Amino acid sequence: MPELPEVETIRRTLAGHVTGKRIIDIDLLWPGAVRGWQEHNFRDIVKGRQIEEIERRAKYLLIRLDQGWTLIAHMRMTGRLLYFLQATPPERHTHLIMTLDHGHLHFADQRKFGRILAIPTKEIPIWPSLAILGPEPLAAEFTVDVLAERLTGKKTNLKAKLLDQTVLAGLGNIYADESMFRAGLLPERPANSLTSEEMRRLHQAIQAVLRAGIESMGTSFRDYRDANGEKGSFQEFLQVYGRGDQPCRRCGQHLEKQKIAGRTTVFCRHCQH
DNA sequence: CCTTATGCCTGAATGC
DNA sequence: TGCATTCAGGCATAAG
Repeated sequence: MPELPEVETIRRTLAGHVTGKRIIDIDLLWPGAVRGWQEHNFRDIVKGRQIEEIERRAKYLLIRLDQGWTLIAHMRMTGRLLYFLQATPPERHTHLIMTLDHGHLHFADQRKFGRILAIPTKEIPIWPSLAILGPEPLAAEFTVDVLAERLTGKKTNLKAKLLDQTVLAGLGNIYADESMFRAGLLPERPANSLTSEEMRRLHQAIQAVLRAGIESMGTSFRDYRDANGEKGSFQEFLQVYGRGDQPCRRCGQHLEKQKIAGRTTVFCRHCQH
């Protein structure tokens, strides 16, 4: 499920292929992929536009077009943005095909949760889903003090806060669990109970896990692929996610699996406190 | 402020 | 083996 490292990898693998290319045709196989009023206008808005730049904000891809339009793409669970140099028969669950003046961009999504919206660029800063996002965890501005400030007074469990995109933006279930394991912190800990030493470890762990995830081109636990259709390899390095009831790689004890904050959460009670 | 539930989806895994 | 149920989960939204 594309989280920050996966979306960043899609951005990087896509940028070289499509930056500067022009969208010459749109084939909308499932109108729900662009949703609402856009179903009627998406084609008119996007056809003929040139792709100027691809940015990322949290788990969102921002595809800047000319003439004041931006595509906001979110993969949610199973979305894929795939680039093909040659015209290629669409794989199953392909909902949108953008024919470029050089190559083809397919949006496919088995679960149909993902979306691509066309938004006027000037409205991007006030677009609600983006405006509420907390800091980028890999930005220089995201210091340990910023993290501490955003967790003060929050007696909710740590897992819920790490998944809360308004606290910090980009973690999902995989990297939240991996971060807490690396920091040696139990997911059920009240977020305001961390000592400054623990806060420092958490901050360090979040950044290290995300950087390692990007380094590995993301986690292909099941569906995720980059823009070239390639799997990432971070699944080989997961310590806890998807390993419930298996032995801890660090201490050998049984990893616990529990629903916390509504999500399956895996942790080691021996290594995390 | 907070938490929990629901809907959106399909396919893999599990239960009987 | 086959059919039915559960589970996976990001995020918007509603309800408690």
